[in-house]
Formats: sequence, structure tokens, C-alpha cells
Amino acid sequence: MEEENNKKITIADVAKLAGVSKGTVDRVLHDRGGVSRKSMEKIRQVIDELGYEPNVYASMLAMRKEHVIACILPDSIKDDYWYLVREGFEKGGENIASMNIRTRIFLYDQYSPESFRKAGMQLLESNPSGVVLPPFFKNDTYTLANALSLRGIPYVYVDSKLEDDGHFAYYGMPMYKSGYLCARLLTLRVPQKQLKGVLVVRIIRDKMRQSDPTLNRRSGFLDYMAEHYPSSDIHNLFIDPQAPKDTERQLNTFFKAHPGIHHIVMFNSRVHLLSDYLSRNPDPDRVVVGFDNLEKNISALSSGLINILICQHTDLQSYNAVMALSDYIIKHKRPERKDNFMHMDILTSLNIDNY
Amino acid sequence: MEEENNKKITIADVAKLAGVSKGTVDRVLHDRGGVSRKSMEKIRQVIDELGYEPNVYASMLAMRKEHVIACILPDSIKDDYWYLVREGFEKGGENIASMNIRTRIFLYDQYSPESFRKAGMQLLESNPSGVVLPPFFKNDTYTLANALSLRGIPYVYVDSKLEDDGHFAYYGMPMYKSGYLCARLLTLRVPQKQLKGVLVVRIIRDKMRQSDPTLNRRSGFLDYMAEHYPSSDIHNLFIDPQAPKDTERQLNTFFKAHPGIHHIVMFNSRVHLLSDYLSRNPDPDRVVVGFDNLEKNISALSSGLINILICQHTDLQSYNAVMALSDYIIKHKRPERKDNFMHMDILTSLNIDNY
DNA sequence: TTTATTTTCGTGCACGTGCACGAAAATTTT
DNA sequence: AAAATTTTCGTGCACGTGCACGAAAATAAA
Repeated sequence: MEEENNKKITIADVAKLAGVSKGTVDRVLHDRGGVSRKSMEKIRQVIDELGYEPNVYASMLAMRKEHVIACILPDSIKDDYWYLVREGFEKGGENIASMNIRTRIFLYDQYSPESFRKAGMQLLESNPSGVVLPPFFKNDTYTLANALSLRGIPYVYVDSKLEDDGHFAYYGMPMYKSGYLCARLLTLRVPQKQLKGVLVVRIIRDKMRQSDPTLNRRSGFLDYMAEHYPSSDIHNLFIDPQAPKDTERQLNTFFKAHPGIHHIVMFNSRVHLLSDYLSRNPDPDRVVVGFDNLEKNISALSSGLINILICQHTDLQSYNAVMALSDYIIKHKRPERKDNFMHMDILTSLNIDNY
Repeated sequence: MEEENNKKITIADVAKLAGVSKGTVDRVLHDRGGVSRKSMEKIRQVIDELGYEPNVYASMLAMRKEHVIACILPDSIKDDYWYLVREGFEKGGENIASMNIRTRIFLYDQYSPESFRKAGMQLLESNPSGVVLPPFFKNDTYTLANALSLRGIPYVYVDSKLEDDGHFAYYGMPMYKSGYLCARLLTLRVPQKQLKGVLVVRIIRDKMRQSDPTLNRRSGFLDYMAEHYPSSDIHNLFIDPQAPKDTERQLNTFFKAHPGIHHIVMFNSRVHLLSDYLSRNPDPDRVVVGFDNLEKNISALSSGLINILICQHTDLQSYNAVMALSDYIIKHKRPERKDNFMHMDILTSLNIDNY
């Protein structure tokens, strides 16, 4: 059908062929009613026949609305996990700035659900055309998602997603699998019988957060270990990220008590917290695996303190989310898949360049 | 300076403040001369003061020109290396189709420089606004690049790049490093003394191509091996991709003669050519490393025939190239870096999902 | 039928930029 | 100084869509 004879088909062409005015064509294009059934059918048919496609530029030019894509985020220091999310969002923002779409970030205190709600209200007031929504406090996130649904504002989950199905898209990571992969990489060079045990370092107050996605990662890890090294011990050590000296002392104590253990993992993004201890206590047999491409992690990898980093493009998630929303705003196109799981990158000191 | 009080600054605003007409402002915006020095300076100053930024939509709407981004490629069967380049290019094309930028591919026979020149002429005749240019025949590519330069058409090298500096951008891979990484991954689990040797499988007629980028990769590989396994042998086996049965026979013969060798690498994208032999001759000690995310390679990885695939986003290269060019056409923005080296992904059967 | 109401539809302007045309101003030539 | 030429600049329309306004047509109420 598609008429590909150089000239672009416009609304006027459709109108003429359908024997109506371009106003009417516009009405059916945007489903805004007030068109008789006969006209509508005729117009739809002509649109198909001619293969009409709207001109994005003319459309955006005519539609004066100023578009805003918003994001709600925990306030965070530089080089934090959430900072990566933020960076990706902002990168996307730069990319679409010239398309007259602005971005706004609403920050909250990750230890105060109250502040989340407040930020959520402000976000709604800004009347965005799309929202990037990393769930944090489950119930409050759900409330916010509902409010957005009600207003017809598309929202994209990143990081993890809630069970509601009203989201526009999701960009996240296969947490369970990442844990499984982590276990495998950790034990790559270890024959079955030699593995004495593994130390899992955890953050003491992560219990606070209602739903911790790293739990799934831990499950994946434990399952692999149970399958392949059933007799090896998994030790847990809880550290306080705000007390680096305590951390170092704890690690010292632990490894004095368990001289046979050389394998360490952390399931969140903060493996760099171990850097101090690791650099002061070299061990040729040691293997350390961590997650996420924080700058500090990457430099720890480069300098050999840790061995492997499993990266899941935390920043790409929010970047993709922004781009998906802007594509929807500009071209009215939905992403190919609604739920998108990111690829896991294995980073070692050898392939860390150009990352 | 930037006036951020909601209203967008237009050319008319600039014109009024500079005491000229918008036609004149347009002239300085596009450097098309015919403007007195005094006016020009005044206008430039006002533009800075007001922080004027052109409206992309209005600009593209007014400028009727139909933009084409072209690519010159070896004709290839599906699931070939060059097919990946093509897929990336086409994916980019889909993405910008709604922005009224078309893509065109000019194919040539990779065994005929003559056909390359012909395709190049056709490409020039299509008068593209930008070109994605994977070098193949060195001299002819250089000639084509020159012709493009002369016409002011930006061209982006992908895959590898020539020494001229006229290119708009480059998206490629650190070949040497990929070889080095390959060697390391191949020998990950092998103690120094146990490695008897490695088999390098090569394509018999790759000598034909004037500059073969995989040579660098081979250098990286050999350097690593010389450093870490100085006493191990590197065997070369030349196969003909069009004679699968010969290949299998050659491999059989080789491994009968060298029972101690279990490590295989191929430096091009065709490690899948070994699949038949590998599946019919299982060897628990075997390690196979290959390159590039061809579908056949990926399925060989999934089914455990090969162990590691080093991927360099062959498709992303051409995709990025298209996007960079379209960004330039639409927003007049150049990429952040001129030369972009892609990241190397390490793929195992464990992290191959969602790739 | 006449009037009132609702449904359907056409007209025309605005969005901001690019560019062609030709006029005005400046400069050179006669 | 007048004419010819060159330089500089202003005017106005086109691009294709969205949307407001009000007219025409269809339907309902009188």
C-alpha cells in the first residue's frame, strides 16, 4: 500500500481524499471524538491506504506544551548507588534538552518515608509528562504510582518493580541470576574440595528498607553454593558503612579466626568499603567479588584490591527510562518490550577500560 | 546570563533586541555571509546574552531537505560478522525514521575492490548527509573518505579506522587488548606448568584482505602468552569456511596428533565454524574462546560447545555511528569524543541472557 | 413546522525557522 | 554628480500540525 513516491503524505492529503477538512482528520488522529462514524471509517481507511505518518517536527512545534520528565530519588552523596541512577537520568536529560523536554529530580531522605511522600506530592504538582520511578518504600511508591495512573502520566520503574501492571516500562536487573553468577565467578579457580568457606559482608541497617532487592541476589548465590559446594560454610559479617574503622577491625578479627577463608562477596554496591582492609592486608589467594560500577569500585578493581565486579548498568537503566519516555512523548512510540532486564557485565581489571 | 523565565527565546526576540530583522539573524546563525561586521557582532552578542537556542522542530520543519545516512558494506549472509554491522545500522535507521531521516545501504562484494569502488560511486550520487564507513580495502576506502571530505559530508569510521583525521567520529574496538584479554581468559584455570599448548584456528583466505584488524588481536594474544606461558606452543590451523567437512577432518587430525592440547581460540567472529567438530568430540578439559555476538556463536555458547565469547558490540558500533550522525543533522551536536573505543563484554553461558 | 439542542465539521491562525526575492544602503565607476 | 555595481538587509511565505472558534447539519423538543 505505502505510497513511496518521494512526497510525504500530510494531513491535508488525507483530508482531501476522504472528502473532509483537516480539522476532522486531526480529530480522528487524536481520538478526540465529535466525528460521525461514517467519516471516521472513511478517514481511517484513507490513512491506511496512503500510509500517512505524522510529521514529528510539525507536531511538536504546534503543540506548545512544555514537557517535563521527572524522577524521584533518594538524596545521595557522590559515587553512591543512587548517584548512578541519577547520573543516568541526567545524561538522558542532556540528550533530550534540545528537543525541548526538560527533566526534574525530586529528592528525598532515604530514611524518612515522610519525605518520600512530600517529594511525591511535589512531583505530581510539577505535572510531568512522564516519570522515572525507582521503588523504595513499597507502600508509598505504590500510592504514587496510582496517582500517576489516575492522571494518565506514564511511569517507568527502574532498579526493581512493584507488582502493579500499570507501568509504562521497566528497566531492571535479574537479581537472582546475578547472585548465581557471582557465586560461580567467585569459585572459578577453586576445585570442589578446597573451598573452606566464603565471607558475605552485609550492611547492618539494610534491614530497615522494606524490600531489599539484594535478597534475591543472595538467594541466587546461596543456591549455587548449595549445589556446587554443599559442605562449605557461608559466614555473614555485618558492617556499618559509617564506621570504617570498625569495619577494618571486624574483618581483622574474622580472618584471624578463619585463616582458611579467602573468598569475599558483597551483594550491594558497596564493596569499596572493604578497600582499606584489603589494601593493608594483602593475600595472594584472596578473591573478592562485588557489584555495580561505582567509581570507587572501579578503582578498587583497577588497583587489584577486588577481582571481579558484576555490573548491571545501573546508570543505563535510568538513561533508558528517560529515552523511552521521550520517545513516547515525541514519537508516540512504546518500547519494544515492557519489561527489560539488563545484561550483566563481568568486569575484571583486564576489560575495565572504556567502560 | 541565561534567561530562564519560562518563555523560549526565538529568532524574532534576538532580531528585535539587535535592531535588525530576523532574516539577518538567520544569516549570522548559519554563517552565510552578507552581513556587515557591526551587525554581526551586535547579533552575536545578543544571542549570547539571551542564551538563544534554536528550536529543533521548527528548524527541521522549515528545512525541507530530505536527509539520508548511508553505509557501505560487504554483502553478507545472515549471521555473518558484517551482518551485525548491518543490523546495528538498520536498527539506528528505524530509530530515526520518524525524524524524517532515511538510511541507505550500498553493498559490495568483499572479494572485489572493483565492486567497492562502484558502490562508493553510487553512495556519493545519493548525496547523503552522513556516512557510516567501515574500512575494507584500504586505498579505496581512503579515496572514498577523501571524496566525502571534499563535499563536506561527515563520515564515521566503524570497526577500524584509517590514519586520516578527517572523520567525524570513530566507533571501534581495542583489538590488541581484546587479544590480551582473550589469552588471559583462555588460561584462567590453568596452572603455569600444565599448559601444553594452544590451537589458533584461522581462516585461510583472510590474507587477501589488505589490512586485517585481527592481526592486532593476535599480537595481544601472543604477547600475553609469551609473558605468562613462555614455554607453551602456539599452533596455527588454517581452515576454509566454505568446506566444513575439511575443517572437521583437519581438527580431528590435529588433535589426534596433539592429545595434550585442550585450548582453542579464533580471532575472528567465526568460532561457530568449529561447532560441528566440538559437538561430535566432547572433551571435558577443553576451553574454547571466540569473539563477537553472532547468533550462531551465542547458541554455541549456550549449549556449552564454546566457553567464552568476547563481545565488542559490533552492532552497537554502527548503531552509535548512525545516532551520532543524526544528532549532528538534527541538533548540530558533535559526539563528546571523536574516537570511541567500545567496551569488551565477557560472555559465558551464565550471563548470556538479556544480551 | 418552528425552535432548541446536540452533533459534526470547516476555517484560520499560531508555532519558529529557512530561504527566496527584491529593496535599500553603501561603495565604486563613469 | 550621476550611474552602475556591490553589499547589506527586510519582507513574507512555506513547512505540517494542533486547536479554538463558530458555522452547518442533524436530531430532539416545542
